[in-house]
Amino acid sequence: MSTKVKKRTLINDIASHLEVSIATVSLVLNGKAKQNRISDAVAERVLKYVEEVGYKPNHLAKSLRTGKTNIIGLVVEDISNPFFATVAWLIEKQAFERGYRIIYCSTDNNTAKTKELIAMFQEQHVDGFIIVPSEGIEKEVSNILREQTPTVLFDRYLPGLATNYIVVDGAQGTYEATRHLLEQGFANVGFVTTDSTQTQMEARLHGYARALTEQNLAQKVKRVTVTKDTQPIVADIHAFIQANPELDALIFSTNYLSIYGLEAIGRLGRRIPDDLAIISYDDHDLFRLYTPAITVIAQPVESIAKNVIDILLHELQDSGNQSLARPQSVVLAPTLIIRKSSVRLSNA
Amino acid sequence: MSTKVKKRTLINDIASHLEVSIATVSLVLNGKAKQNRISDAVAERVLKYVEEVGYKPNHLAKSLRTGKTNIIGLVVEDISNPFFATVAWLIEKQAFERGYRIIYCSTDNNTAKTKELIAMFQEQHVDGFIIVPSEGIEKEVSNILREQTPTVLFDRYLPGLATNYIVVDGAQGTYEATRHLLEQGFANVGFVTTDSTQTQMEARLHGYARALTEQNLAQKVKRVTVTKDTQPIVADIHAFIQANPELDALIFSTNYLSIYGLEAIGRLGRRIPDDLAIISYDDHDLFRLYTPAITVIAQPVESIAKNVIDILLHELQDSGNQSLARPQSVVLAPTLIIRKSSVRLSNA
DNA sequence: CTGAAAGCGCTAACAC
DNA sequence: GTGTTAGCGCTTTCAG
Repeated sequence: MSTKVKKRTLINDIASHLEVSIATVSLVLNGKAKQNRISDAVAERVLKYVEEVGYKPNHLAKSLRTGKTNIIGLVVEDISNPFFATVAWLIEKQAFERGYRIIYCSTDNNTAKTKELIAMFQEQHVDGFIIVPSEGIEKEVSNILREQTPTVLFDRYLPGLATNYIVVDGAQGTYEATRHLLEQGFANVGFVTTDSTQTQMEARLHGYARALTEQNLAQKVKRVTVTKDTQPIVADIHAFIQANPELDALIFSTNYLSIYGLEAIGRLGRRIPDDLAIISYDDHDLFRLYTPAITVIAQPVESIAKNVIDILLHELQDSGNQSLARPQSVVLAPTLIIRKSSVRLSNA
Repeated sequence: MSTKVKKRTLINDIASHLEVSIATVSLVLNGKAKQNRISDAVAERVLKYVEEVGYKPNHLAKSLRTGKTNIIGLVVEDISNPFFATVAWLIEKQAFERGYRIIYCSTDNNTAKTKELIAMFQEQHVDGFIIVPSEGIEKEVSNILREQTPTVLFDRYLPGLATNYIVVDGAQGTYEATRHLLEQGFANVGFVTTDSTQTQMEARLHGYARALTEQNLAQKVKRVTVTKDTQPIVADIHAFIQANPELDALIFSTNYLSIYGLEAIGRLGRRIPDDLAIISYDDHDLFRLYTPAITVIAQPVESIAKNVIDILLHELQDSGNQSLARPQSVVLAPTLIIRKSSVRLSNA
């Protein structure tokens, strides 16, 4: 009848069973046996018994005591976007190996939600932050910084703020992409981007603009308003293409815009690349698999993840030193992966 | 010079500033002012000051004391899959409104990883679990149950285990889909699924099989091995279609298989639905947007999320009651959304 | 109506 | 080498 609730083993139980003090157990468990001159014999006994009963220290108590949670808060734009999903996954893996856990959330690029998430993570006492900043969160981020919580931004940065950040040189990517299209003989290259003024989007636009300006060519830029509902986006791109029949190539500034773009192009019955060449910023399974395969400006996801976690863990390890050092910023190069969608058939 | 670290406000600071005891503050903050006959005047003063200085109780200390973290662990197969992403998002939203936070992780349908994640969540002392179980984790789940942690499974269940679960009647979905294809005059309907023996996959296969058996028609089933690398999957489906030229319709048991399938079909130059009709289990942006739009068996994501969170929160509220009650199981109906990909042109 | 005080489980001085 | 003990910040009983 008695619904016996299996009680967790406590450090106390270990100590009394082994007839040592709880301090001994704690010290052994935290690898401080040596420096406290605890006999190897005792240390071993402790470890063995702990293993045997599967004792796990209570994280909450430990964190309350030490002030460290070993948890990192990861705030991305949209975890279901393959780019962020991949980076998050890589970060998680590396952090895990070094004893940190990641908890993540999507902001949907919504300022209010981002603020909420940051507040929530602060309440959870995360040791550090990795943030893909949405617009207007300068204040929150500088608050975090003021409280000395190690933080790294990626994908874009906040211009007014001295923070660590890892970004990709989007301007270089779109510049190369545009040049590639021109070299292939496409003369009217358009650019489809979002209405965001975030650094990464602006950079991508600038690369395109520079390549055209260099050749004294006119720009054709479409800024799409991104909404939860996808139909208007497709319609918008559809209208843009229809209104500019002279366009023979199009660069999309982000993977989801390309997907909507492909749909719009399909509806218009334009053939890729014969009627319209296509390049997307960001790689995606679909772009590899599509017929024709889509040329992309690929971001170095492994490198982004590695840099992010390295800088963050470095600060985490240091904390205490007045190593407020100087914030680090890393700019990585993207890679143009040329596939069928941007190559003149006559050249193929 | 002195790098002043902004110290968090503590309940102590509040109490001493207001010249009341910390108990009073705590009681007011936890809405227990009334039942402890604290004067409205005092309660108001406390609330006002708390608001003013932006005091947030330390979660860790609170949890350590109360034994509740107000955190729910959500373990899904792949958070970047739109189906899970949507359900997770809906669950998160509802949980948030009721004072619970969600932390989530992807298992990639990998048993070892699932076990690790469950262990990690247990260490974090989550109050409850929502799990999309991968194969072979019966033991871990029954451990959770034994420790009386409220748990709800969804998408599939573990046959041997008496747990709460929410699933969709996949058999009904594929049965209806198959019938629809037959009614449209497609006579050779194939089925592409994974090599998984999980309940949801088996059910989907059975619905298809039943519809064909009823008509004395032969089944053509392809079981694809799902790997991280997507190319072999596409090749596999490609080979299947090529090896069975008589097929005039295909049902895919899950959204990503359909995507690979579309690619394979594209490579083969088959036209949809003229040469081959298509129905996918699971809806997806892409299926709505594709040309032709893809007929799908859509799962009621809102309803799944609502049921999951309702059952879980109910148990969470109750905990203490010997309301081990009887585990609840809910089976929801999917909806066949007919689009162009499964409709005979002559009928259109 | 309010305050004192006993812990939640763990860590890490510090004393022996 | 090992044990004692003072908290980390909060909740909640119980005495006033």
